[in-house]
Amino acid sequence: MRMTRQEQKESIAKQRKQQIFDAAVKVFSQKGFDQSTIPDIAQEAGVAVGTIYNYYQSKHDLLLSIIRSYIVTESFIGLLKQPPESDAATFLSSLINERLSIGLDNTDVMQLLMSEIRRDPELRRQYIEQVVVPTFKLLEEYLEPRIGKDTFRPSNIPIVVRALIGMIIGLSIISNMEGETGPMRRIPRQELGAEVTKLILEGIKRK
Amino acid sequence: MRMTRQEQKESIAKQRKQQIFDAAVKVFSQKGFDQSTIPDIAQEAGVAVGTIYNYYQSKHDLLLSIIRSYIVTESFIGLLKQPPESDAATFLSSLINERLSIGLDNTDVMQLLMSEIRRDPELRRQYIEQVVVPTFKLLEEYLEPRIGKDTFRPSNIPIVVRALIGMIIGLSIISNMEGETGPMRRIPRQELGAEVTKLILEGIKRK
Amino acid sequence: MRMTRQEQKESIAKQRKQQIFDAAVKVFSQKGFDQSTIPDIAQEAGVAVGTIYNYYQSKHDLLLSIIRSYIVTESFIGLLKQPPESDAATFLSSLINERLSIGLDNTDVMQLLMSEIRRDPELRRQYIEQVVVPTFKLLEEYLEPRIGKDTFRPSNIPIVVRALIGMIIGLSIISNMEGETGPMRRIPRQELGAEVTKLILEGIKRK
Amino acid sequence: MRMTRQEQKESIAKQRKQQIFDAAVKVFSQKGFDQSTIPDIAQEAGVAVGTIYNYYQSKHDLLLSIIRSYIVTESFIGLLKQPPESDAATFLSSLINERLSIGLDNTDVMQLLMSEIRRDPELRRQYIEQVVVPTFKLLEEYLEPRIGKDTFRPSNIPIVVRALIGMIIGLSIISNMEGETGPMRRIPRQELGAEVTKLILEGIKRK
DNA sequence: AATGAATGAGTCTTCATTCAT
DNA sequence: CATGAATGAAGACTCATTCAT
Repeated sequence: MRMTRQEQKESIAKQRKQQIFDAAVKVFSQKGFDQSTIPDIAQEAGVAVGTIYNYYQSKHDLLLSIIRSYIVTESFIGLLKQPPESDAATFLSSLINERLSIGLDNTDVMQLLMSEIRRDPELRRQYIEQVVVPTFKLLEEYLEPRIGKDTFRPSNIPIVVRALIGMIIGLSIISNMEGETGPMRRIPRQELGAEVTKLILEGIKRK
Repeated sequence: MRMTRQEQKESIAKQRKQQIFDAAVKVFSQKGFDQSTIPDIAQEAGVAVGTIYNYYQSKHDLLLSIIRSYIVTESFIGLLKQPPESDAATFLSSLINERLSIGLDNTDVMQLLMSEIRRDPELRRQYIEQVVVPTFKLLEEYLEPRIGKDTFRPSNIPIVVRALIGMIIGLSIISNMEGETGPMRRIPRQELGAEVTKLILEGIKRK
Repeated sequence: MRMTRQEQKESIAKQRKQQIFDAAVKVFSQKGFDQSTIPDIAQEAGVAVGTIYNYYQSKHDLLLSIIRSYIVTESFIGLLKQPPESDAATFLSSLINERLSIGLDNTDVMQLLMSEIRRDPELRRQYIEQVVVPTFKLLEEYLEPRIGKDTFRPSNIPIVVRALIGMIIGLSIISNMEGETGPMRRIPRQELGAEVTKLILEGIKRK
Repeated sequence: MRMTRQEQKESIAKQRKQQIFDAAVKVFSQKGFDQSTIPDIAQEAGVAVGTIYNYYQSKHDLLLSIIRSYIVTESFIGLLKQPPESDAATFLSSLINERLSIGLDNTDVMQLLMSEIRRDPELRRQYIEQVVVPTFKLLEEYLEPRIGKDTFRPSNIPIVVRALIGMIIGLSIISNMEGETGPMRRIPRQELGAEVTKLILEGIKRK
């Protein structure tokens, strides 16, 4: 099955754009946005400076593309999976595992995102609207009906939700800071998720 | 008791240096390091551009001063002076309250620090050596002997420690992101600390 | 009568070249040389960027082509073919009408030419040699023998000639500056020519 | 009489600004706006590139300053001298002499102005409003009451006015084009003015 | 001969740093 | 010591030109 000429071209263009995208992710993550130069990215991507501008309007546009793609990915993975009516432990466990995986596998981009979100109000608005609010809402709606019933003890839901998500964010930062040899990277991912889930569900106190 | 001429001079110099330091903290925190300019800082401090260079070698040196002072502050306050003989709930509660307060009151500087630490390996080494490792160590040493006894259930101590600290870091970030109107800022600090402590100690599951 | 294959090709090529030429005239006139880009011209001409370089060596070459063609056009039309035997009023009137028409219909190209001529000495030399000098000479030669006779009063011929041509140039510029709604465009062309001719011949003073 | 420290500084700053201004006039006039580079201007002014930006916001701002100053100058010289109730010949003569002087002494700036006005609509609006309209109005108001009386023969005033101003503009362009050796520069300014005035008043026809 | 993506030299502009006053 | 104008290196971005398809 052959591609038409047109399709070939588009395919190459897509590859090239991805190539630049990947290079930018790498460079931005390592040096931060401001410290990264377009020549840096061009070199990393193996293209000329001008070529980058054939695919992205500006350095800032390149940053936005990265962050947006990441936002979209996050939302998709996180939200399109509607909460199955599984039991509390399973649901929380899978949610924690999943978010933790995203966080740990993308520490660089995540921190890039956190940095840049701080100084671009529009980006922050978008991120909050598209990622933060839905995530919090999903969790709050899950916990709400189960509080006071058998499942969960009474608690301040918004705080608990933020503590849970915050823990995942913080773990990703610590993992990134400690690097390859830190304890977070040496533990099997599954075990890590289980431990964290257990902490959230049962706390550390002996019953 | 008068100051000698010499002492007066030094006192004024110290004030001036502090003045610039404070201005830099403010400006760096708001705009980030790269987006801040020396004229910005000079204006904020109410001095001339050239004056800054009488007290700091370079813009980067000014950043280092801030981060180092923050590192020193962090490593000496509260946590390390905590009498580890108090009972578990009290110890953890005060630790959480204190770190959370630091985090919430200094989100900007904290995030500045996180950003800059990422791209300066030497700074990262210092921070890890002087803040991260001692903090984790202290907590680990606190938990270790109490695990398996009455106080705490068996668990993976390094993970629990990182989850706890990570939670505090993450909560600061979320609080900063949601801004003045977010739930984190509307709850009394004390209540927030209590809720988080309870979460860590008992989890969310109904017993 | 058919064209040979060869002739067809050449005919197409000629068309293509003209197409690009026309587009360039339009774009250069509107935006000025420096502000015009090759992609602009390509789009206007409905061809690809690369195609332009099959017909013109460079952007500058394209500009030269336009200006040269304009110079050639100017030096061959009307004025130089005018039978200088007609009576003074007729001769001057037709000259003014014709030059004025050229000026008013091509203000953009004329001003493009004026701009570019200023910074390209070689071009200026050409223009002066091929257009300016012959025009002035023709007029001077026309006026010379009639001065002091019945037709014209004694006057400084070079100045008068330059004032006449200058007036036409200046009127074009003013017309262009005032735009569609200015007085110059609302008056019938013929009336305009008549008025100007009368001014030159008789001045504004009441006899 | 001494200057205060403050006054000295301001005086130096003014000089410096003028120095850059003059250099820009020279460079823009020679090469045109787009072909001139900031390093060109800096070199001509004998300052560093960055210094220019201490006095002007941008290259475009520098252009605007030049053009505006020229517009203001023109308006002042031309308009603040109210038309004295002198006789027609004297009035026209002085007006022509004056405008012609401005045109001939500033051919470079004038053509720069003409070029740039074409592509900056806002600038054009300003120029028309502040220079063109007042000038035309002044002349029209002068001619109006004298038409049909003894002084001037009936004519289309707007056209005559534009022809007169156009002639001056055109003469300045021709003078610039022909350069130092052209006839316009070799004739005493006074004689030139007289000849042009006579042409306007009496035309070239023998009575 | 037509195409248009790739190229990189050339510009404007910023801003950390210096230094004469 | 304080000042702030001058400096010029460095970086984002544009666009004429090339060349593989």
